[in-house]
Amino acid sequence: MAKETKISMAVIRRLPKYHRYLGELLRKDIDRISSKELSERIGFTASQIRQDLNCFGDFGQQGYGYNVKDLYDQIGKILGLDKNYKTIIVGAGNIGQAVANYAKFESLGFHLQAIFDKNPKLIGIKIRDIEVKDVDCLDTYLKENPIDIGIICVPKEHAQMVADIMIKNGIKGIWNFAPTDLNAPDDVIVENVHLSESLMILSYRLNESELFKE
Amino acid sequence: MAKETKISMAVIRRLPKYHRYLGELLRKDIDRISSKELSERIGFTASQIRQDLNCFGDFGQQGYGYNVKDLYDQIGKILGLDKNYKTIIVGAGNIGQAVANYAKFESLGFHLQAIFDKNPKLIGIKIRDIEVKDVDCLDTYLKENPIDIGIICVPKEHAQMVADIMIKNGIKGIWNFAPTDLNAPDDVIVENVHLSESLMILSYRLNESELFKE
DNA sequence: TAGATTGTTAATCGATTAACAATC
DNA sequence: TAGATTGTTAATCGATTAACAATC
Repeated sequence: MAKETKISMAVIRRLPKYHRYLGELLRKDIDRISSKELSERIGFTASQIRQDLNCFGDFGQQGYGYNVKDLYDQIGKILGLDKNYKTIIVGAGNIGQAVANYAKFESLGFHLQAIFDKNPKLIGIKIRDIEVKDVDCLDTYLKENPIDIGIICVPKEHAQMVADIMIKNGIKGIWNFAPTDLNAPDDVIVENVHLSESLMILSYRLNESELFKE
Repeated sequence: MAKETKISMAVIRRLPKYHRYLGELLRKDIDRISSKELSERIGFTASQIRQDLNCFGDFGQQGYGYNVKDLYDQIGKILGLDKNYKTIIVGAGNIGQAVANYAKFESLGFHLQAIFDKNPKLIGIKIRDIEVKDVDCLDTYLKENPIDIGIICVPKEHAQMVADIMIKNGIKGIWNFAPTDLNAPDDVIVENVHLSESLMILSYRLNESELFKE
């Protein structure tokens, strides 16, 4: 199925959007779609859609288009959504709790195993039936329980330290909400969610367009 | 200061990172930096850094480099961080509360004026001394209180409806946390934070690298 | 002045769009 | 079969990198 050439990040970033739109079509009981129709809904050019999908295989059929269910499943597979991942959250503050309670999370195959914090007020409380553990136990916990993905929701000052413990214990991916860049070896994937960067871009665009006058 | 040509999105997306790294240098009392040194820290090429900065003006000095404080301030200004924005949050669930409590928020000039929800259990509670109002009052509230930025933290089913009320009442920017694309006229800036897309990209990269074996 | 480093132009690389033959 | 639409190649467009003259 997969072709040999390396897929560009530009393509990868569009995959979740394809997945989301195809999911919507599926719920609307639409069972086939052409690149042209999809283009009109999703806002990419039809040419780009065909080009993107062809990175991964021949999913379409000339004269017909794409089967929605098939394509949805294929893209889900490409994204690794057919797998299950054991995850932990470190940092049970606002963002940590929001992520823990984020419903879609489980349905995508990410299974929350444990939550850690260093605040005594948070240690022991339950979030989604999971008791918050002392972060001092993180290292020991990881040694006993292999975890795939670590989610970092601690302040930036402690983020690298937490990452180091995760990396040392064989974590494969880090979802980082701390507003800092983490050092990690090439075989550990780091994906950042930098909220303040997103907010700054909103602010920039607001001013650029001269819509905003104080 | 500003040049005439339209700045590409690729450049804009890098601005917050420049701002962050320059802020760190500033805190370390480093007062000058060359594109080469910055390149080593930030991970962009020196050439790209000079190219990027030159979109906005001549901030550097041949033979010297860039003044950290000056450049930090200039980029802050370009990003519109010297302004103040009146904001509201609609949706006081986990993400809404996390955003409301997000400390950096205020320091960047985003001032939270009100929070809305439709859940009777949430209406009336206080978050950061702000009482959660009934979302039914949103339209009236906006008519009486001009707001610059609306933050949408409601489920995707209600996101467009909330956006429409905001747009009708002259909101200029929307920071959208709902996992859906919003329809908005060109003069309303929409910036999305799609957490599940970020998670899917992590998942993709994990599988691509073949690091993940179930 | 000599050395350093920018600003900027030109060269390269990569991503998007257009076009169309292949084929269902 | 005729019409539709893909897969794919070629053309265009844009972004990044390299090079170097300008200049502090």
